[in-house]
Amino acid sequence: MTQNKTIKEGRVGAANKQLILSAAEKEFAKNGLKGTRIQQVADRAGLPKTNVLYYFKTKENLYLAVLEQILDLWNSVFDQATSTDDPAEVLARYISEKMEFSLTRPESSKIFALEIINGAPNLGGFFKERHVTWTEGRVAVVNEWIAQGKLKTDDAEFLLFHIWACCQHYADFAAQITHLQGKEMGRVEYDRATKALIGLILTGCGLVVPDSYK
Amino acid sequence: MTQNKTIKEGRVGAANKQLILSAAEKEFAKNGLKGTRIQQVADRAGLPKTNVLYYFKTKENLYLAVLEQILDLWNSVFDQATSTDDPAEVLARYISEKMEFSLTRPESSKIFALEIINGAPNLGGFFKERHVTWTEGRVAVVNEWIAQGKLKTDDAEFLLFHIWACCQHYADFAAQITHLQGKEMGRVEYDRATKALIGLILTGCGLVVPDSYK
DNA sequence: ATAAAACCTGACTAATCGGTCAACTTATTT
DNA sequence: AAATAAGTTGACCGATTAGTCAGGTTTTAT
Repeated sequence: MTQNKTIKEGRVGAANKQLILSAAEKEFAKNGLKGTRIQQVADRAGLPKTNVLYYFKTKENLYLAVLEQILDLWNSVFDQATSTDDPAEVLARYISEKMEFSLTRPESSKIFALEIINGAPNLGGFFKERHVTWTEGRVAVVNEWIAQGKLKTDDAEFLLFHIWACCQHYADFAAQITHLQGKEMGRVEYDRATKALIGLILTGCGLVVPDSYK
Repeated sequence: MTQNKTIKEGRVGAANKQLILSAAEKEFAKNGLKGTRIQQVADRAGLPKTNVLYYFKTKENLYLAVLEQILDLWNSVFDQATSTDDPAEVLARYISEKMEFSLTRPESSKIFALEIINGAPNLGGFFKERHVTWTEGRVAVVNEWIAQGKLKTDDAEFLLFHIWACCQHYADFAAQITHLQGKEMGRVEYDRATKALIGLILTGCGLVVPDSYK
């Protein structure tokens, strides 16, 4: 017999759960937690509202499930980097990954942004702790690079912020960018933006852009 | 007799209108349009709910008034810059201005961010047109700088996006930054962040940071 | 002074929406 | 096959909340 988290368990209905989560992610990204109606999620999933409630009990619950699924994607090549690695390679790769995330999962990025703008009331202490630890570790690596004369920047933490800001901007502010450019950014435009960003950040840190990212 | 926009006019109550707008800005920044209750705005302004409705008729109306007030602040030193100006000076100044805006008007930045994330459903065509024109003009200036060999970047428009992204990040993601740094960013930390960002962007464009921004 | 306009607000309403419930069907176990 | 659990859904309810209204007070114009 399979274990269950709280009271009930899922068998075939697990597919429905994923269907609902996917629909909810799109709605929450567009309208936020408060602005999203359970009915909208149900309509998008092609199910009656009551069925959504059957699986997730409350709207808050559904939102938390969506959020949790998003935070599970928060891994990157930077996680395991050490000061013996080449900063140009690591940073270029890290930026590429985050840009790829903005291209393929814009709704995830938007939900995270909405959550932070609202003061992160639903981000559990567990995620926050892990995030602090992760950041401290990365800052330490960058500082070692600086000490080794491999990289120049005023502040390692601010550098991380600036990378996050630029990459997330392409997902969160896509509406603005689309309007300014007259069309949506596709794979081609994302590749150009990624190259431009890698060039800016790496050059800004006194690094040479690896040929594979030019 | 003074003219009025729709039907009525404001006299002494103009002070109240501003009081309400200020309270509404804070609430909308924290909870968004859908998530904000008129009662919350009224409470913050120290007025009965009906009084808020008296001045602004509907919640949407109030939101639009807040938004309009925010967009009126969208001016900068970059507006009048030409290709004969020094790009290092202009960009450093522009970044400083935008960072100052994030420090002093974080709620404004957040409301704008929420609006864009939601697909900009309330940004009138007038603002959008103006914004496109402004951006095209600035891109042209940067491209002239590039042609003159004063500045290096892959794409002028992406450069603007990256500047916006970084500066707005300090307002919009303040909750995250506060958590990672263990305390809120004050004037001192903003000055350090501004210098780090100016260094990154200008160096990234092959410019030398002016002494006054070091 | 007085008329008119602007301003103020408690009481109320209509509509929305999250969530419950009970009856039902389908799947699984033994 | 029969018992039990999981899944499905229409009908309904209570709470919330945007917005109305009517009757008042204060301010301003003349």
